[in-house]
Amino acid sequence: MEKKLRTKDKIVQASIELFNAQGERQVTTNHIAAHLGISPGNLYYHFRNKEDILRHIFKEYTRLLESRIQPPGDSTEALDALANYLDVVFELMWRFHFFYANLPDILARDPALHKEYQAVQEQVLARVVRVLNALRQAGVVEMPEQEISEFAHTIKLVVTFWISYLKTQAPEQTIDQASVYQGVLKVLLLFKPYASPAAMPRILQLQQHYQRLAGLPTSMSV
Amino acid sequence: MEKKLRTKDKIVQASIELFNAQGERQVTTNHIAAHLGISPGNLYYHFRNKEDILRHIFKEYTRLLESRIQPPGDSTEALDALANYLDVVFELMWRFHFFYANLPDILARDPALHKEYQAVQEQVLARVVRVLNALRQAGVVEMPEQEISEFAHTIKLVVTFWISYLKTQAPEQTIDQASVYQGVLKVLLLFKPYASPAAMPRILQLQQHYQRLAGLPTSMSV
DNA sequence: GTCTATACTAAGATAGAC
DNA sequence: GTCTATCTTAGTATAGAC
Repeated sequence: MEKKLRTKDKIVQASIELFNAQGERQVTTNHIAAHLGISPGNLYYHFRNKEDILRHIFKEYTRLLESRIQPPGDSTEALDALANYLDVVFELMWRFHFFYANLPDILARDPALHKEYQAVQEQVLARVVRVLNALRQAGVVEMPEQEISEFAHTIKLVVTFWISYLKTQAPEQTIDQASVYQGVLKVLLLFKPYASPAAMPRILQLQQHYQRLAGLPTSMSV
Repeated sequence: MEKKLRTKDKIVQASIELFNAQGERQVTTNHIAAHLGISPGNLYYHFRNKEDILRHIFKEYTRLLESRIQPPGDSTEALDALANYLDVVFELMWRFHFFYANLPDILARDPALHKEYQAVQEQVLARVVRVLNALRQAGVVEMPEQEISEFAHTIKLVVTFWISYLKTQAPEQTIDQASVYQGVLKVLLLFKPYASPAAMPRILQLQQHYQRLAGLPTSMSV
């Protein structure tokens, strides 16, 4: 579909790759240019500075997020909406894990990006609240209505900082796709005490699905 | 008791102050020296580099943590042990909040510090597991035994990244003591679905206690 | 122990030729 | 659009006098 990327796009793609592999902080504009075999001057022709590149990457991330998430409020079943949310969020989290590995640092350096991030997060929070309300109305979870908003924040916190947590725990910063998907299991664990008996089988089924993605034996209890 | 601090100690104290106020990343060794009215050369006489200062600060943090936490396994009531844990952890989190505001970044820069951090965290995890087991045996929470370890990790994640979460959500990085204590309420929320009916009154009492510290109206539901 | 002065380095960024 | 060459800056760190 798009065989020859323009230099500008190549810079964005190479940056994502290098940031994920080595950490955003360790990768300089010179490294990116060298990796592509272009000059630093050329890179600065296409982007004003490193923050500019990061803003473009975030835009790409947002675009993917919005295109992948199911339109809200349609006829899909409540638990499927949850699974869709988890699938999309954790897949993108893996593809852009450098961003989550140092989120406060990256946002602190660029107020403009921070604002964009917050705008997106408001949408995400609203989405999570909608999914939770649907689960509640479908009788999948039993939870006081006033707690939903707070619970949504807790979920968002666990999701957002799962990768950071991994990095603080791991001896080396070896983040792989399987370890990222272990975060989904942590989120499901938050749901478990609220699950209605009738919904338990389906929740256990979801759990096994993600245990496979996380490279864990499915017999393992969570 | 210790009226005249040696220059070395003054550097540590000033660093904590400045790091908390402006963020660790923004404060340079020159800033620290200027703040104290000493020369950069003098600072480097006392510390090999900035990481060296951070390691001393972490040692101080560890010292306080260990001195404040109640000895495990004594006759104290299970919920009191939980309250003690929360009090100590969140008070120190406030006094050293710069550390939690950029944890993955700080640890990534200094493998030696990372190792020390991990050693301390193992102790903390063991402590949390012990508290949870006590709560379970006292009938305060009802939770399958195999879930305790995973639940302990979730608690640690929420605690550790509460400040980071605040910083990503807040328009500006205005972290105050009250907002830090709102993290305790998030942790209590994790407990609530597991609480036995008999223990609910005491948990609600704890909740009100921390709502006061968090500067929230105690009538508010959480 | 403390200062002044200075060197080093790495990263970010630009000018001007092609 | 791309290159080469170069500049700036800021942060880290050291040497040597006092």
